Amino acid sequence: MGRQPCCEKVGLKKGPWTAEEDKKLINFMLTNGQCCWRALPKLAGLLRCGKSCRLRWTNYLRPDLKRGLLSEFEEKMVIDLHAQLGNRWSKIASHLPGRTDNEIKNHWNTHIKKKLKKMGIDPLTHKPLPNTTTHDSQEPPQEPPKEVGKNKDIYAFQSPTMEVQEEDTSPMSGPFDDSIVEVFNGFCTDEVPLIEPHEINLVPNCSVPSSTSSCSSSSSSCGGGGGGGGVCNNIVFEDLEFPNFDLFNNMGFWDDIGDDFISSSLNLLINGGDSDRNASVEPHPPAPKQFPRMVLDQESWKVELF
DNA sequence: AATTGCCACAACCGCCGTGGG
DNA sequence: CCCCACGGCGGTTGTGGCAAT
Repeated sequence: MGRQPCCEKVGLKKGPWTAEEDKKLINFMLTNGQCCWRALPKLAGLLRCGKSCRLRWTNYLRPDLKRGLLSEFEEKMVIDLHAQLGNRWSKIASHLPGRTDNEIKNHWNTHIKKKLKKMGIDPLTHKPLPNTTTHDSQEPPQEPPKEVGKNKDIYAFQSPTMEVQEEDTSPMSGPFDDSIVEVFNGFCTDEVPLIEPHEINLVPNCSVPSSTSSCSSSSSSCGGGGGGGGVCNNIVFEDLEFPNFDLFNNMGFWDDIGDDFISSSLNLLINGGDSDRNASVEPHPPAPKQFPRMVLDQESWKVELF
């Protein structure tokens, strides 16, 4: 017997997601909300395992994600939190709204680790590295404090004084005060280009295999799907309902937003930010290897969050 | 201009915790 | 209490882009 694999390995697609797949996933999430990940691929007409869908959504497609490099402040927080929590990226991420554990983990491995080493700090222990003579850099390691277990003041910045409780530190109720929230509200300079909502139009997924009983569970919004050979022209999201999309509802993202706005923003997700290059966006560019990194300015999504 | 090496990041893999039957 | 399915997490890998040669 044994446990059934989370997904049938056969016939499942792997590797980078295409724009088409992203559309399907976004459409499904918008119409059905987050439901059983295992069943999602079938319902959404995706040849992916549920796990892959979940990851794609949480790490990349979720509209509340902040994109772009971590700001200096966020970086400092990551370091501080890492000193207290270790490699518990999800916990760390929970303190950084709009950031994912994967993103933080990658950033840590590629940027912060090096930075710390350069500063003469062991990124694992947050203690000063043993005095190596191999300091290649011009800048000598900073004098590490004597007390390094708690790494307060160990870095060249003033980190937010925070003690991380093991449990129940929800993202926004954490140790941060308003001033910090304010920082979050802003974006680092290298952040994404702003896209005007009107630049976008959304083409939902319609290529759900007609064979599947897609979306049978609910929505009529998939109704057009598959019908008559999979050609699906510009059914816009105004026609879609957004039931049970708790994520958005809870965050207040969709309050007071017209459906046009939603459509626009979603299309930004789907088509990327180069809509001006591609004024009349052809939904299916010739064989996109990978959907270009979707960059989304928070402004596009945020509606009176604060 | 072509090739090679490095870097950054998206995605995958496997394990673990949890809840339901 | 046990088994199983599921979701989540952290580590690792694969791949595309860029810089150096």
